[in-house]
Amino acid sequence: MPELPEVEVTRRGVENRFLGCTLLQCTVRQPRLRWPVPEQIALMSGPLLATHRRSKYLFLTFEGGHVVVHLGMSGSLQIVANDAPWRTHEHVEWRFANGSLRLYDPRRFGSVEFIPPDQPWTAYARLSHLGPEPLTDAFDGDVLFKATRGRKLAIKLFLLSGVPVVGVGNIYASESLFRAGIRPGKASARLTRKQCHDLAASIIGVLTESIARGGSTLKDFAGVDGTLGHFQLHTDVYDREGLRCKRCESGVIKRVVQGQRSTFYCPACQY
DNA sequence: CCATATACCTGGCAGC
DNA sequence: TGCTGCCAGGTATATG
Repeated sequence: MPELPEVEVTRRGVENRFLGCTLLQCTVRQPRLRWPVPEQIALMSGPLLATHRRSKYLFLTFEGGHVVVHLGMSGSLQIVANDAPWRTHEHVEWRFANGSLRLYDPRRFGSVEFIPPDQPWTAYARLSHLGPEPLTDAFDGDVLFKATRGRKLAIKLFLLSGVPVVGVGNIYASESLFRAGIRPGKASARLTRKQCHDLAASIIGVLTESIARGGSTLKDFAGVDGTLGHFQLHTDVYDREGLRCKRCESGVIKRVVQGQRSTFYCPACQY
């Protein structure tokens, strides 16, 4: 479920609850995730010193090193009472005095990896070829315009590649292109400078609003069952095949397949 | 280098 | 009810 907003909301939830708290024990129940969970993960202890996010990767820093969590397609981090019974698909637990954080991931496309304490979290190898963060100065319409020059790949697929910008997954790619009025199948290099500015603004807007909604949702949820990263998904175009376009009200939303994945758009108001 | 296909894994759902 | 096939919010890797 996780695109950038879900991961960011999860990070904030973890930080609010556990920053500065002492990790009492880490239990790895199922080490076979996307990659094998390294032995060092279970040896971690001491206070949670910091949390970070880059793209869809979440970093938890302890004295003994950094824990890198990726939620894959179906992962989430949830806060449960200490000694709560294990549910199926709960693979890793970090136990603190004030509650336990658990990685729940039915499909096991998620991962938990380790970075030694003498390295900065930014040295994580999987970050090396990623594009700019969308919610920083490193990304804007000019950056997107330059990145798209010479690229024949459909803009929707290019966004998903993580090259022009990171954190835009399958849902928000459709949502951003809808908001910017751009066809998902359009060759990247054929976007005008203005379209790149519109698209960059749309990406930033869509992600920012989703974080805000998730943050408010999180507040409600956290008091009830402690669940992190739950969203009431709100979309203008994603998963609305056959429904009337919310913007032009004349088009009917189409679903097409690009790169073996679903894309949604309005044929009447996206060009 | 670029573009495309495939693999990993489990569960929910529509249709028969 | 139970089966089958399709779909699911990610990304590393292999192949043209």
